Parts: sequence; C-alpha cells; structure tokens
Amino acid sequence: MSFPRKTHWTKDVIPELDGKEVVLAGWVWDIRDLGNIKFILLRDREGTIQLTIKKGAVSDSVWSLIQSLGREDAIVVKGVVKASKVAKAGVEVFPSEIHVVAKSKALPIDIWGSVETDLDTRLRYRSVDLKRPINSLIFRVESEVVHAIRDTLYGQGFIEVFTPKIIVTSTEGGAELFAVQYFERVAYLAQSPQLYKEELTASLERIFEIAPAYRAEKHNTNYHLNEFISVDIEEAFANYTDVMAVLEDVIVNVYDRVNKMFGNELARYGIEIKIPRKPFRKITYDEALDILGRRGLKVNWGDDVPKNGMEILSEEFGEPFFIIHFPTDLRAFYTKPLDSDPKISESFDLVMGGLEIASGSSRIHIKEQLIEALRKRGLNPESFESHLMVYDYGMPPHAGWGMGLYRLLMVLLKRDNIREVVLYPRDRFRLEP
RNA sequence: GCCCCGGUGGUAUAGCCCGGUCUAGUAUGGCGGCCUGUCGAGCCGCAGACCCGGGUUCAAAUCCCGCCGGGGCGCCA
Repeated sequence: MSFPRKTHWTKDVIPELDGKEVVLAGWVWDIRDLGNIKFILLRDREGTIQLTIKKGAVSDSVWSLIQSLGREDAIVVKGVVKASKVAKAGVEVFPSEIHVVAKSKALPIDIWGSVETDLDTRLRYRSVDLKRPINSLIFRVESEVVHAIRDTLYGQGFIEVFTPKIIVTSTEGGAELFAVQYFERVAYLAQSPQLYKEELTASLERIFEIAPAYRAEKHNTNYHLNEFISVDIEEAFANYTDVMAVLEDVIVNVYDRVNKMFGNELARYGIEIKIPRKPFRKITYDEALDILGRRGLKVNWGDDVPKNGMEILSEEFGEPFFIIHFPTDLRAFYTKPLDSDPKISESFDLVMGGLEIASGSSRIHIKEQLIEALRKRGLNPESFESHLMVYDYGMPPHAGWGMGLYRLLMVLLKRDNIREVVLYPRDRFRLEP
C-alpha cells in the first residue's frame, strides 16, 4: 500500500491556498451522494474539509473507488484546493487521488451527534467515541492544560520529577490502597507522591510531578476515579501562602492559554472560558462554618465541609476561592499547625465548580514534631523510618499542594462527569477498555 | 454502605402505571435505489429489538422476585 505523506491538517486548508495541491488524510465523516456529484466530508484531529467529486472531472478509477466508500474509512487524498462561494467553509478540495488505507464497519455508536449515546455505552466503545469532534477538542485542551502547567512551574524554578508508583506502604493513612504482588512481597500503588516530594525539597528544592495516583475507594460519583492524574508541587523555604500564589498563577495561566488557543472552538460548544483574577478570595474554615450555619447547614467544628457546603460557599463568593486554616486534626499528619494556634493548620483547599480542585499546606519540617503528629494519629513512626531520616540532615521548611488534573478539566470544560475528560477512566466497575 | 431510577433493533427512545389492541411505534445509523452543489441534504424501498432466570396468570415487553446497570449521597491527601 503506497500513499503520499499528509501535508496539511484539514483546518489549514484555507481559501488562500486556492490552486495549491495538498495531501490530506483522515476519516470519511459523511458522504452526500447526489448521483453525478458527490461530497465527502473528511475529518482529521483538527477538523473537517469538504471533498467535491464530479463525474467526468475525475479519473474513472477515483470515481469507481468513491462508490464503495463508507463512513469512517481511513483515506489519504491528494487534491487541489479551490476557494469556493458554494461550499459553506469557503473552500473545498477536488481530489485527484484517493487511497483507502483502511475500511470501517458500521459504528456501534453515533458519533455524529444526531442521537445522544449514554456515557456508559460510549465508554465501552471509547476509542470509537474519541472520534467525536468534541472529544478531540477535550483532549487537545487537556494536552494544552498540562503544557501551561509545565510552563508556569518551569518558569518559577520548579523542575519536573518522577517518583515511584509502587510503594511499600501507605504514605499517610487515609485512602485505601491497591495491593500488588511485587515478587515475593506485597506492595501498593501510590495514592500520592506526598512523602517523596517532601523529601526531594531537601535536595532539589522546587519540584513538581504530573503522574497517576491510585485510590482503592469504592466511591461511585461523577467526580471520583480510582486512577487519576495528580499535579503535585513542593517548594523548599516556602510556606502555604507562597504556594497558594503559585497555584493561582497555574490556574490563571491555564485559563488564559486555553482561552487564547481554544476559546473560539469551545464557544461553538457553548463552553465559555472565564479567566479568574488574582488574588483569589480566601476565607477561613471558621468563616466558612459561620456562613454555612447562617445558610442553614450546620457543620460541626472539626468536620470536613460537605459537598453541598462547598456549593453554598461557591454561590456566596463566586469562584475560585480558597478555604484556609482547616482544623489540624482534619488534615494529614505532615500538615503544619499555626504557631499562634496549633488547633488550626497552615492549610488550604482550592474550590472551583463546587469541587475541591487542589489542597495543600505548609509542612512540618522538624522531626520531633512530625513524630508527635504521627503518634497523635495512631501511626507508627517506625514504619516511616526511611522518610523520617531525611529530617536529620537539614530539612528545609517547605510547602506544597496537590491538584486533581481531571477535576480541573471537568470544571474548565464544564463537563458534569469526570469520565468525560479521561481517555480511559478507571472507576469502581470499569477496568477496560 | 444508603437512597432513587432503569434494562425494548447498532444507538437513543415510545409502549409498562391500567396484562390481551404489539404482527412492538419513532428517530438516527446500516443496506439497496434516484438525483451535478449538498452542507442536519432530500425522496423511495429493505433488514433489524422486548437482558437473562424464576414466579403469578387462560394470557407477560407490561405485575412480583432475583440478576445486571445507571444516577445521587456518603466514604475519600
């Protein structure tokens, strides 16, 4: 099978190329057959373009090949661009060669948008579902979001690291872990890079990681997954307010970049990107409880803010906003208490879309205090020996946060199910595809 | 774990409450045909479904139980 190399994306075929020869490649999106004139909509990752084929104006071999063409056949097309008043896009391509490089059967789901398919069914045929233009857009945006996060963090002196995802024990208690067989031993999938990234501040100072995290929780919601991408940063010689500022920069840059690159395309799907302004509002946990109390939702001091509480606060303040100064006991053991009031911690959650998008804190950097914090939570310091060791050799004060990439995307793209923004989601009942 | 809802052609649904009228309707997709400017193309024709198991009944897509799934909440650095 020989065919010429693709020279243009469909979106790059513009009226100004009139008369130029191009090679396009992609899939047959639609065929409108009027007998002696046929229109083929060719789709690739970036969009669609109309191919126009008139009987008599093309070779007999191209004409006969068209007869057997079906939707989603993969084709490579060489042809001449024509600016056009008739074609709605203002441009079309008259093919001189068409290579059918793969045939397609009838699709198991509708990707054209005339019939909405259930998410569950779409995920079962996910690789077919991903052909839908909205999905192509979602994942191009996702790539750009990660790009913007990296740019922001590199720009502030962070370097990207990779920590083990197969670990020996729970990093911090809390969430359930998946057990895996590691030769003769049992190991676990990491729920977070937390301890490693803290350790790395003692050498690499400012680090970040974008990597999967695993939670063996049997939750069944539209915003939880058992495998997700966590964006984690940790910064030496910094506290929680410093890293909140980093987080604000990351969020604003992400929104700004997505708006610049995809704003128009997203608007066609009714998705509006509102760039948040810095600094984000910060309310304390105590203030949050007061407000919720006034709005008729009683939350006991020391309990987490429930989901409907987040939503009430979102209404009250607009988004995004931080909740800061959570009760120390509510947070993980490494969270640093306020010097002025140890019941309260130097901690924060970032709330967007009524969801906890990120959470972080200043960390305890003094070994004795950390051991004390472990004990208070009923954890055995001996099982944290390799972690505690680093605190003997000049552990700097440090702070950091973790952000759920998919939650950010879900809010950014206004999807109501997190699975929409994940290529192959892993949830309680879905292990394939 | 709790609550709610649902399983009908490839997909999405109507019918179910009130059993017989269902030879199961519609849309979209598929297949075949017609048309030289379609762009949600149009027109004609064809094929295609009651999740499974049990129960009630003269009779079950329809009622009951199981099974399976979805949604919401909770749990969750």
